Amino acid sequence: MKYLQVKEAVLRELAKPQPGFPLSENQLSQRFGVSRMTARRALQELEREGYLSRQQGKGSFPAERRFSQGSLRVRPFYEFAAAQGAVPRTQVLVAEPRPAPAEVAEKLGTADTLCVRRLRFLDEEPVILETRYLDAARCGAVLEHDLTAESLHDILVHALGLPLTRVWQRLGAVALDPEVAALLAQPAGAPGLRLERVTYTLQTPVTWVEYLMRGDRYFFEDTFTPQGERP
Amino acid sequence: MKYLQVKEAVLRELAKPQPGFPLSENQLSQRFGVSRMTARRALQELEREGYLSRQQGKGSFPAERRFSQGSLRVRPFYEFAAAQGAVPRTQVLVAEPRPAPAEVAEKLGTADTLCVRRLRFLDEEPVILETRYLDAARCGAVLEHDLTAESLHDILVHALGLPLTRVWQRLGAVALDPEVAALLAQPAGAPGLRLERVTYTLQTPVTWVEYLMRGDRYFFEDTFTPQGERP
DNA sequence: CCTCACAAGTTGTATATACAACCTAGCGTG
DNA sequence: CACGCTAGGTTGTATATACAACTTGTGAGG
Repeated sequence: MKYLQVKEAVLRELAKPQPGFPLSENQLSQRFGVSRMTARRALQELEREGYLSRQQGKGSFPAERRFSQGSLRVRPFYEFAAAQGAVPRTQVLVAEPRPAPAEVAEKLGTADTLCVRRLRFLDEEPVILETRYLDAARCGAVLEHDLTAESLHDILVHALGLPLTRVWQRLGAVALDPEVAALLAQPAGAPGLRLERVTYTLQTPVTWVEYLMRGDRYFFEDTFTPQGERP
Repeated sequence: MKYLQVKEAVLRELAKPQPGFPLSENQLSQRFGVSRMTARRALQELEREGYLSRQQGKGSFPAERRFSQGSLRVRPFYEFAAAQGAVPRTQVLVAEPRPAPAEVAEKLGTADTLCVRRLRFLDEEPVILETRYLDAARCGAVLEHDLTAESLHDILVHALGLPLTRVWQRLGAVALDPEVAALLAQPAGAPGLRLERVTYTLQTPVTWVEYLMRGDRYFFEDTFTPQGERP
């Protein structure tokens, strides 16, 4: 595993207070007695892991330390349920053609939509209220499927063959309004997480969805290692 | 760019209802008249992008579609400010040795801690209250730095030379209690985002931090493409 | 029938080579 | 002085080769 040894050497160099840069593939290959392709592989992996930045014609430099504070994975509901060791259930409240409200219609580019509203339980406790609008022209067949099944994602991608190429989403905290609070068995005004999401297939929006989650039951939890794993 | 052509061809194959698998590097190289190394590169990139799963001795297969619902990046405060086009400011409320409360001490493995509490403004509006405990044995020098500067991350990593190797974090929604609400200029009980985080250096926890964010001003927003970019 | 060994096919690692694309510094010429 | 171009260094792409490590099926031998 020569390329691993080169990687480690470069990492040690990187840790020095005054690293000697830029590095080059040829320089490394000579210093460690390996071929250029092997040195190249080491540098490429270090770039992918966020340690180096490489530029054609210039060389390899230490990456701007980004200090991205990490990321929070959004897990599918059934995965979340499994992690909690809880039994999931889905109740369909609405599944019918219904025009989207103005703000949603604007984001979808049409008001000719289907509406699906589902309440999701963990161990018979309501946790998430999902409200979704789908472009009727593209997703008409959705209503023929069993919406108590877990994944609407699956239906869209597999059954309808819509590649989901882009997602926009936004997460915030809100006070649950009385109607929603009642569905989630919470007092009006209780805090909740709100995740809004628009999914695109080939530049055109297909579905808008809002998840309202009970603040006392739903969390996003993650552990990760900044800038890729240490070798 | 032959490897890109091979990638596209494999992606088209992947989209068929009944794809012919497993693929192999030799097979592809013959079919497209390229070298094995070129076919190899195409398959490797498709694996990294989540389309394929490769196993030594067996071959390359379509990946289990994961449908990870994506991830929310947590941006450093000054980056968030820049994105909003707002002027950031930091006010230090507390910066002194202070023992951590029991729940925090348990997570840090010590109660010999420093406490830093900072209020962060966007355009002179309070948005985030940060409460942090640091292992005093490792971070004593922190108090000598200018804590109104933007990044405590930078201080820990650069000035103290602590590699941050692991992060655990959890995000939820809470009702702001009266004391916090007052600091954030919100009515008591208003909804807020709460991000709790423990950062490790080499398996041992170094700092615990809680961010309380105004629900009406702070969001996590992202766009991304599921399973890597389309070529 | 069972078991072991081997062969064939696969990916992983390493090397050598060639040329293309790109960047920069410096030199020459106008 | 200013401009352009060239030379040398860098990464990017592509190929050919060799062997190691792993998986699976098959066939020989007990």
